[in-house]
Amino acid sequence: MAKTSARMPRLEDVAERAGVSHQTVSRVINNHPNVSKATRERVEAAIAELGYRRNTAARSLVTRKSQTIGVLGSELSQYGPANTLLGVEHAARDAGYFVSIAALRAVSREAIFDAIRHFLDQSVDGIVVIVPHSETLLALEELKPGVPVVAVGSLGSESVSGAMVDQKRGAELAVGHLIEQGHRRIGHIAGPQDWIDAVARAEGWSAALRAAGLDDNLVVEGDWSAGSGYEIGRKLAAERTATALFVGNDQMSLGLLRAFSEAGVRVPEDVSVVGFDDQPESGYFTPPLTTVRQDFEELGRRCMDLMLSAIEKGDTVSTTVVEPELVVRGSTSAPA
Amino acid sequence: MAKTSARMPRLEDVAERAGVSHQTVSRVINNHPNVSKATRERVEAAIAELGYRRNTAARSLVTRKSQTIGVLGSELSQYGPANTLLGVEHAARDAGYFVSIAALRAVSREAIFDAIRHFLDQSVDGIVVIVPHSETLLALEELKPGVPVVAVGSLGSESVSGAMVDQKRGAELAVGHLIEQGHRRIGHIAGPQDWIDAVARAEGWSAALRAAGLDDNLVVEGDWSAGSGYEIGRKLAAERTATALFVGNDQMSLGLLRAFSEAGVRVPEDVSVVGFDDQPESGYFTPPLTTVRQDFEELGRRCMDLMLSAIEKGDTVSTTVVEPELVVRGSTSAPA
DNA sequence: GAAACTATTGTGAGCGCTAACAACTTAGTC
DNA sequence: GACTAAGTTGTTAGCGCTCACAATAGTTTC
Repeated sequence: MAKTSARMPRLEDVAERAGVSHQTVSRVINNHPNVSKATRERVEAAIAELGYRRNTAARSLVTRKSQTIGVLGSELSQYGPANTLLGVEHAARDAGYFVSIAALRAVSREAIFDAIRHFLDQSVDGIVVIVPHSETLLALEELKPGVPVVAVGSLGSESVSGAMVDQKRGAELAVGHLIEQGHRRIGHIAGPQDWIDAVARAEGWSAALRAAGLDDNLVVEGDWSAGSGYEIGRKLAAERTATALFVGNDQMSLGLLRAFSEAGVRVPEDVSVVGFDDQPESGYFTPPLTTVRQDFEELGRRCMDLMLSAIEKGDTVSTTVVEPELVVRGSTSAPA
Repeated sequence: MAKTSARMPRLEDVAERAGVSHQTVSRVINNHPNVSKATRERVEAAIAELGYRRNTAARSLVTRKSQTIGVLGSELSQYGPANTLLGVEHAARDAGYFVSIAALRAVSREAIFDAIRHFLDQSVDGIVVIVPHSETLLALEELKPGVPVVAVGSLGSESVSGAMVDQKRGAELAVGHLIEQGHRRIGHIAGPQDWIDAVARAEGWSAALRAAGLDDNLVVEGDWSAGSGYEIGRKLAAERTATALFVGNDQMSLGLLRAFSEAGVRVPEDVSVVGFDDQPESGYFTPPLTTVRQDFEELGRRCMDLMLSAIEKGDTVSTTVVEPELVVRGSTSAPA
């Protein structure tokens, strides 16, 4: 594949072949308007014949742009973040951008600063942040990298654009469904409260209950993992305070289901369970999980829309919200 | 964060401040041996004072290296590939490399070529490929990008290095465990046979059975998804030909478990089940899944080791193999 | 038909860095 | 003490591209 013996052709070589100046070739490449049709065609032919490809380093050196988007993420192997990343990557590559990633091992101010510096060294044109901790937003606010920043999973801030799935709405859908089924004591297994999404879901749960005149005092906090769902499930199986549970994500739901199964608590006959995310496996839990679907790919795409209009049109900070969707399966029914 | 009003400092600025030539500063940055200790310290002080950072584009323009590793992947949101990616990213960043990604929407020669071109445009120093289809290796073999290539999940080929978890060995561990428990009719639910791993696992299964003098005629092919595991499970529940099943991955196992549960087939009492991967959730299936653990992070790290020695020491094509590990949980027992 | 535009093309400089070489210092050798 | 070797520093020339500007050709206007 090219790059073999002979030097890669450069602008000058194309120019010579087409009988024009290097600057004219540059104009053709960059779609400048003032190039005659005949010349453009001649240049394009020369480009094709020589297999010319623009040298990004040289371009980057002079323009101080790199056609690269940096994606900063943590928990990148989890279903949600991984799919958001994919959405961003696809949208970015379609728009002709490279995608550089930095995965945070631990979320700390220092680690975030490091990663941002890493990106700035690379002269990225923009940074997408998939770090769902509230702390992150503060760090970004303080840092002001000098390039557009889009935070996925938050509404952003004064200096940072945001793209998010409406978590609160999702929680309301879930709780609304349980209320409709006739449940009155609806508990919540929350995610870690330093996660923006976890807080929003808890708020949505609470808001929906209060709007219906119900109590919102049954909350336990997990850590997103199936293991924590299992531990909590064992306790709840013993107590039996609620007839329905809204769980912060599908993985905790899995652990919960397992604990209930061990303890002889039947789902949905004894307790209804609703999850959040709709991972591909959730339809095959025992029983299949009623849950709230988030379209992460769409989220990633929206995120790049924001980014591109910030980079290319110089748009300022803005926000986009993706609607979640309730998926009803076998883990919910009317209370006994 | 820097990059504000005033121009970023460059080599020349540091040189002036330290009272040396720009070339001496360059030597300090690149750790050339022949710089006196006093000068080096003076230069380092100047670098710190000015907050100097090397311009990668300029460096890249002259060296034709970019300190960037391209990672080409498909199915990047799946547990295995996602974690391999993380392993590669960590190892790469630790070694001072940037990581650029390209996610394939569909695996085709043309898409692979496109992605490789995309990376070459960026002058990547090496390409890591996480595309577990046999076809991919052929495309790479044909392409010869001109930079080192490491294929994850294969033994590589003449021109491509390989880093893999020993799939065949993993299958043998799984099947060995079932045989030890006393099973004699052990079926296999294979992954799609255009995946290298799927083939290797099937071979391991087959080899272990034949070594024990048992039949290897009970195979069905799924597509890795929980859905396909479910469909297959429904059929197998009706037929009841095997007393134990070695399933190609954990997701299909989940679907299988679900189908068995619906059909009243008890696991492990009626049928034992072993999965592959050991995803974080697998210990919370009903019942908890016996499975084969793959250390994807380690795999990613090994992969970067190969890459770095190819780039820096000019090592030729080689191979590394990571050992899998059997994790015994509740889904296996002696046959009735 | 000269002035005043507009569309098209070319020229020169320089982005910030490294590689190759030149030059100077200091020490080591006989 | 002249001659070499080794260590240290400086000088020059690009890498391939875009930007600002200059130059030319073609078109309109009164």
